[in-house]
Amino acid sequence: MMAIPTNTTDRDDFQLGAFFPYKVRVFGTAVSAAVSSVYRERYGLSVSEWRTMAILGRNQALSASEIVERSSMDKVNVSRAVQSLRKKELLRRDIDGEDRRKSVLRLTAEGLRIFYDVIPLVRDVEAALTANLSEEEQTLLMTLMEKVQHNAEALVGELGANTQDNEPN
Amino acid sequence: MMAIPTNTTDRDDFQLGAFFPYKVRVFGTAVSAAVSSVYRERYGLSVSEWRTMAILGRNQALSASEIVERSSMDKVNVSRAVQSLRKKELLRRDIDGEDRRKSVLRLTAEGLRIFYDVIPLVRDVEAALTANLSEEEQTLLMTLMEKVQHNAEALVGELGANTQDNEPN
DNA sequence: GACATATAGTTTCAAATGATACTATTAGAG
DNA sequence: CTCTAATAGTATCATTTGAAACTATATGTC
Repeated sequence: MMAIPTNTTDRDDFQLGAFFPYKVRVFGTAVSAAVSSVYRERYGLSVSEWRTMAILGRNQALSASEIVERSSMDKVNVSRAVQSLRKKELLRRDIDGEDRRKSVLRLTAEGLRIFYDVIPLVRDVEAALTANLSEEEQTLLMTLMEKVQHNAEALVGELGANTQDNEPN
Repeated sequence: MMAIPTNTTDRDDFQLGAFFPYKVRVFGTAVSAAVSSVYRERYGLSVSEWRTMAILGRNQALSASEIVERSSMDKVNVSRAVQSLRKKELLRRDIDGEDRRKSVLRLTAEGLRIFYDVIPLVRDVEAALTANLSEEEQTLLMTLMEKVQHNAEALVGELGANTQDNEPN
């Protein structure tokens, strides 16, 4: 099945198409495009907006930094998503009485309605993406992705001691 | 291991952290960051530039559209990468004698040197990413990603009959 | 209570990406 | 040959993303 293992450090052997990170990116882009088209085309939502809504949909009221913790977005992205969702009146922001730096974010009735509209649509896409995988394969894929993700995060942590606050995305 | 299967269409059950496309994106972002930091921080190369170099490194001379075919980038991205690589004098562009619309692109000696420098670095990252996976797990992961990717491309093809030229990325 | 530091969130600037429209050249139909 | 359509690549504009600096509030130390 595998070719005869030539010296893997041979520089002339480098094939982009067989390069693992490249394949990951192409895979991720394809999946991304499939899902985001649903909420983007029909509701004009960006990924950050969708994520923010998804988190607020379950947890009625959260501060921006609590969304950061739950969304693997950085605070700048969350701030921007909150702004645009407010503009669309899908989200309401109040100020925390205890700590006036903190915001108290909630979906509006309209925001919640749209969120509930979107859920079955993205669930359908999710199901279609993994339709030809068995249950075992699905969980295995998740597990393997998580393992590699942890490796990647550890690597970035080692090399980039220049980051400051959140995960790199 | 799995929780009792409640009704999966229950709208209040939606958890972003368990949503497959979300996990894919977080995974992809982490992998991306790990690899691209290598060629970005040390050589100031963007993803498009790196891909372009990787393809030209193997195939001495290609036109821009041949790079498009091999890189899953669209022609706009390739055009931009070519421009910036030319500016850095890592790539040389001639015009095809047969068909004067076509370019003939090659890495310069300096471009090739950098490419050869980068290869072992990205190979190290690649190895580190999958260090704790067995051979079987690695090939399985690849296979599963490919399957899902095909599903995703089919989905986008169905919905988006508005695309025109290349793959969505 | 004044001062240094940390935290919450926003603004700003630069780089990257996507979609569309455009120019130049070639190929094909008549 | 001439006109139309296709192809190769570029330019333009809007959106997205990331890094870093900035503002406002709160916390801890003395």
